[in-house]
Amino acid sequence: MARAGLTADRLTQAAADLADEVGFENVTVSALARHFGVKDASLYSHIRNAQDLRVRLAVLALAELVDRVAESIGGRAGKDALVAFASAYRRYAHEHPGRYAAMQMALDPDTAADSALKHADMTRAVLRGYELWEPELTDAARLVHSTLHGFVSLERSGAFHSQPRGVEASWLRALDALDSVLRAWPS
Amino acid sequence: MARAGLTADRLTQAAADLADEVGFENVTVSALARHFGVKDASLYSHIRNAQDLRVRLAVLALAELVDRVAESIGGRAGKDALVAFASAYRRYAHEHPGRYAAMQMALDPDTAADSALKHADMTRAVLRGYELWEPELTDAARLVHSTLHGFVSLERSGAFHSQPRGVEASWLRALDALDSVLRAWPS
DNA sequence: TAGGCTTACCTAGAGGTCCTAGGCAAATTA
DNA sequence: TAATTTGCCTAGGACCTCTAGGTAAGCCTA
Repeated sequence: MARAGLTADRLTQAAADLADEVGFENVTVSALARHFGVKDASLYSHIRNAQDLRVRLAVLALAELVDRVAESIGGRAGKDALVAFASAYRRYAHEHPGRYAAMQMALDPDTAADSALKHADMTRAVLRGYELWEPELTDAARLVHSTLHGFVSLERSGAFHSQPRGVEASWLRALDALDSVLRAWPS
Repeated sequence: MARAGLTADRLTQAAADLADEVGFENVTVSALARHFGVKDASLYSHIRNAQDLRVRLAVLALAELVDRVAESIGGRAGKDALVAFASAYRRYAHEHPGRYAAMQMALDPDTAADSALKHADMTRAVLRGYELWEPELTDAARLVHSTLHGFVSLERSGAFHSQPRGVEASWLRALDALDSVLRAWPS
């Protein structure tokens, strides 16, 4: 019988698409095997176990996000760069909810090291226009990252639905606030 | 044979403790039944299904968090209130990682309505010292909530580990930044 | 305090997911 | 073409979810 041509990368890609379709928590080895028309056991030649699959998915998503965001920043600086960064970040989360959920997994330091460094570099690039130096630069980067992740995450979990105020307006205000606090960073 | 005296509330409490011990994703009907020394099927007289159990757990955690935070604010106002609020929020997340994880579940609006309103009221109470009015008050509340949740969530997932800068210092800086942006809210 | 009612908990079992061990056959290399 | 590698298989055990239907513990009433 013909082989399906599975590889760890193809499995991870398919798992990512599956996550966006049915939710990260519903990405199972069985569902993935069904998608390729093979038996569950066949996947264990390519991935160590279900957790390994999820970690690969998280790493894929982190890399994708960094690429998208880095591209959208382009040559911008200051608030332009901040808004481009934030918009790309939020758009990725909305277009790829399953991938975004995967990114929130706690990864062990070794696995995450590469992505985390790229992510940190990227955030630093955005802040280049704001005249910040270490260690305040790290503090500011963490604040920006926290605000974006927090907003997007709460937005997706429905925490903002209880108020009539439009979410888009609050988002723009949050970016204004971030910009002003970065310009006048208390030192 | 003696009865275990199960009720939905006792199950939810035990599930919350279990979540803090072994992680929210490992809270299963089976594990909970083992904890009470009964068979899995017995729990289904008290809860509809596993998802129902998780939702009850999330609602419990939300209510607990609101209580803790409200108490810690006491009669404070302005930055004192903000710091008390933020510290209580973060402490709860650290002391109750399983409960905190449960809170991040997307709840349908009806289920979450009560908790969400209390949560919103509480955030508004913190902002009382800052001379903010609707609709900016909602924008500010969402920003504060986003920043706190984002920081705590990233901290727990290890996203800050790649930098040598102490997390505590960044946290204090974030609170300074929030305070200053609330005092000079761009209107 | 004996009867009946409610319900807490049970057994049995079906279906799903995760994963290992061991086997065969397709693809690759010598 | 023979030897090796490896992709996918069957079989099966362990655990989780949930339903149907039964037994007995505890409560209420007479």
